[in-house]
Amino acid sequence: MDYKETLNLPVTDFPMKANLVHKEPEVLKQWETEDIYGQIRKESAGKPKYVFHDGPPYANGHIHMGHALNKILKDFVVKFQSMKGFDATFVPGWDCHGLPIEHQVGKELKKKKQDFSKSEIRKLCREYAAKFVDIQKEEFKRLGVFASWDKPYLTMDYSYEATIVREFSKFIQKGMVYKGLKPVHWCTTCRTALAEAEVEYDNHKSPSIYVKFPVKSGWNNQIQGLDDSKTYFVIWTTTPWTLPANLAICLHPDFEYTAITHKGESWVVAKELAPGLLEEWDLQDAKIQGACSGKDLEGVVCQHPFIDRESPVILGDHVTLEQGTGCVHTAPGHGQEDYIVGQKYGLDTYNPVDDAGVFKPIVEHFAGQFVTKANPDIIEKMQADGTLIAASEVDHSYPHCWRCHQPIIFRATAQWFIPMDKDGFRAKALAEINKTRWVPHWGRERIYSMVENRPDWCVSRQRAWGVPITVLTCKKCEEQVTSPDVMAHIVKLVEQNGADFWFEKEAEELLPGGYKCSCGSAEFVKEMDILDVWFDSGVSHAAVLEGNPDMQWPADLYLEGSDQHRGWFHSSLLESVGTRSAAPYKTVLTHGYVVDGKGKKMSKSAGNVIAPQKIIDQYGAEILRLWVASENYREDIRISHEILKRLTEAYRKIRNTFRFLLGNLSDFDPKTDAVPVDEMEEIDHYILYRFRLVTERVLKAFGDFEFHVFYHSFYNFCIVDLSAFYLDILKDRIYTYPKNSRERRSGQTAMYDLLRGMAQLMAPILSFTSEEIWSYMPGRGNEVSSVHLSSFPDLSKVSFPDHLASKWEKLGQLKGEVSKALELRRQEKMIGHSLDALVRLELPSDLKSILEEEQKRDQLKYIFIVSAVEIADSLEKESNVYTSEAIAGLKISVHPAPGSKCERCWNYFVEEATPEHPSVCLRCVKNLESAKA
RNA sequence: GGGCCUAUAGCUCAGUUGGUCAGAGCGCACGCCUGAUAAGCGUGAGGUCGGUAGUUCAAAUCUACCUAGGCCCA
Repeated sequence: MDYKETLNLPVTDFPMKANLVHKEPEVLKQWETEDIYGQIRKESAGKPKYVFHDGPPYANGHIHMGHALNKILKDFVVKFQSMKGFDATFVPGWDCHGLPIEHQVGKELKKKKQDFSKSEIRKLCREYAAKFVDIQKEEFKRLGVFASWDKPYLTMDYSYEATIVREFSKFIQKGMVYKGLKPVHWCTTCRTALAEAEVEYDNHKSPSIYVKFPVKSGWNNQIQGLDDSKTYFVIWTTTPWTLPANLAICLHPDFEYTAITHKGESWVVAKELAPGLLEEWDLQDAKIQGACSGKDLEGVVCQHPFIDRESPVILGDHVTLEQGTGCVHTAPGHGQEDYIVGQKYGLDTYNPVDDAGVFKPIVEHFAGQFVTKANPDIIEKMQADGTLIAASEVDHSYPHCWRCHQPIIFRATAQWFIPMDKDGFRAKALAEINKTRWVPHWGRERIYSMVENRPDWCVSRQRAWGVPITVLTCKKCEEQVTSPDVMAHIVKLVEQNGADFWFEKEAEELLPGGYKCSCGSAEFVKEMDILDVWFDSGVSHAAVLEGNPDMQWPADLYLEGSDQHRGWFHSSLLESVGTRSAAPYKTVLTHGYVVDGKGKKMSKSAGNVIAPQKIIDQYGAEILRLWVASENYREDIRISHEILKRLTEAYRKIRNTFRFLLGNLSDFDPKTDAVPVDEMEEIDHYILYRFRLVTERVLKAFGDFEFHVFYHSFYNFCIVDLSAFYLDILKDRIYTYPKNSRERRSGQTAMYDLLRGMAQLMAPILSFTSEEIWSYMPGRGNEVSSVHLSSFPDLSKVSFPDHLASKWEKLGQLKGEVSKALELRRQEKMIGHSLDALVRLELPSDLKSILEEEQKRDQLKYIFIVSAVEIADSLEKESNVYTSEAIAGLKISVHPAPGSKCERCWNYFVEEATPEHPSVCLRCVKNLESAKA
């Protein structure tokens, strides 16, 4: 007789091989046809809200690993909250305006660009953005992310553009928008401002000059013994043409400054640089005097070398000792750092250069000259005046216009600003930062110091693709229009016609009929600049959270990469504090950047870029999701083929565990076959208790956004608790007991609860596989159609007495020690399979009482998976005894199991067999008979 | 150059307020099984905690510096 036929071996169609690459699109299709996300939304109605707000990626190019990481994490959160019983919606968004798209469109048009009007270019930009929104949308969907993909928010939607205008008008009405000057890159040939991205760096020959500024006042003998009437501060510059705009000399507060005395004059320079300068200037008889620190010199006032103007000595941390003299010529109208330090000292952002790069008439000596052409004249004049110490030339990297390739200049131009320190704006923003939960906590420090130190927010850009700064100014009295009615009128026009309207209409057409300025004039000038795109995305909280019944303001969570402390978190905070006096979020979570296997950033030039599309095609999106869950994303997270290979193996192990559960549940109907927990075999009860612990740990980790805790806990549970311990022990019972026996049904009930609960627990992470498992689950006819529509298992009823839990823990530990003893005999070829063995134990007293109890029920041998266990008082007389290191007082001896091997259950038996089944043990005979009955 | 952050076995992670020989799983090696089978089980070998110098009776855990790396600025 073939006794194998009488066993209940696993049967299932659930494939061992996942074939994710082919399977996932099918699951996606099923989700779409059944509108699972829509069903979740419907089911959520009336539940407490969890408001997650999606930050908009830029609608340009295909998604990269950073996008994938970000959206998958968001999906984890939303799916978790949803299964936990919250109304959690995911409205995805895209950032559509801005320079990169305008550039791409310009590139495609090439030279024809000149023939296109602003409106036509804007139209092309809109089409371009729409195209990439669609592309990225499909790529995001492929990751298995559940979201309102058919109702996203786009910053170029008319309604969104109207929100931008409405929000900005709030700043205008509060008087929180002012026009000021700020240096920008400026091409004098194209007569246009350039963004950083439009600047190319190339080598260029410039003059290199040292100029002395005589001390006028404030000298208090900081450096001993100098004659202040003959003391000078020496600056170095490569742009002599910026000297007419010099307003200060900047020193580093912590550097030491000394004076070089030469022919009766004293020249103040940084001490560290003095020897080098002596050499460079070839001064034979000069001497270096004493020293003082930079901060001692603050307040000294010098005289401009050729203009009747004072130039005070100020302090700034940006001063370096790499080049020059440590005394920096400061022209706030011609340099970024000069501008910032100038603001601190209340200096004018003075710019005496016009659009064409020509000195304005106000400039003494050089009016009407093109700036770089004036360089030699300026040098010559100073030479003649005796204020020049040395002049030469340098070859250095210098910014050029990307279009005409001519050298560009830095030049202050009129820009619009939101002031940081008016009406306590900055202080309020800082206070709101402190009210927000930052995860990880150091996010607070990061954004706090940024907001604390940032200059006023420059919100204007001289570009085409964006939302206009809707400022109208009276032609006659130059008064800004701030009327709320006018603002509302403009918002309405934008809502109906889009922001293009502003550019297409005359100023007067943008106003309500008959509107006049308080001065009586009806003629206005409209602003042509557009808004910084950070303002666009900064109002998303207003556009998306408010007015949507699925949402509420503020959001519970913003979740983006750590670059957004400077970006979206920052602009959203300022916008929201400016208009609502509160942060738009309660919690802000950041993740690190995706780097390669060695921790280096991915770049085209390094050739180490891994594209998500490739991973999906090779491994499947599920592996990508598992990768996100496996790594601690708070730091930079690595990806490599080795890592993916490991994850694929881990995935296979998890999958096989489910396949085994499913295989052993093929004849199980939870409705009719389930055994109540208190009637279960103790080990079945125990494993459910273990699962309860894992579930609690995982759900807490999900709530704390610690997804890698899920990965490790869940995976370890599959391997250690299930595969190596419980399921290995359970096989004997499931296979050999009659189908409908309580013993077998008890084990099946535990396996069913595990199957169902584990599928739910992993659903936010392994969304595809959990769904696949769900469709194979016994009793699925009584379940919701998708695992994602279910709620996490409630295991609160699975209680287990502490003393039993500790007993099973000890049994588990003991099983490990038995394995060690068995392994020794296995190496000696005494045994092969563990069932070939009889194990004799000498036990410490505490263990002994526990084991004897277990032995009475004859369960020990099944736990150890050996054919016989004997408890001895002493193993002293035996040889080859294994002495445990882990458990004091434990000794184990291993012997060949006596009797013969049961052909059916493979356990050795010593009792007399029955005539009908001569090669089968009595337990099996009993089971065979009751199975027949 | 500045701000914030990171650095534990080949890989991914644990290591509570500094205090028993630094842990897990995978991978690897060796072996078993052939009734989860392109599966399953067992045993074993791998780190002195990026480096240096300190604080301390005692440091992976605190401090400083250095190195490598990341984000944001300049």
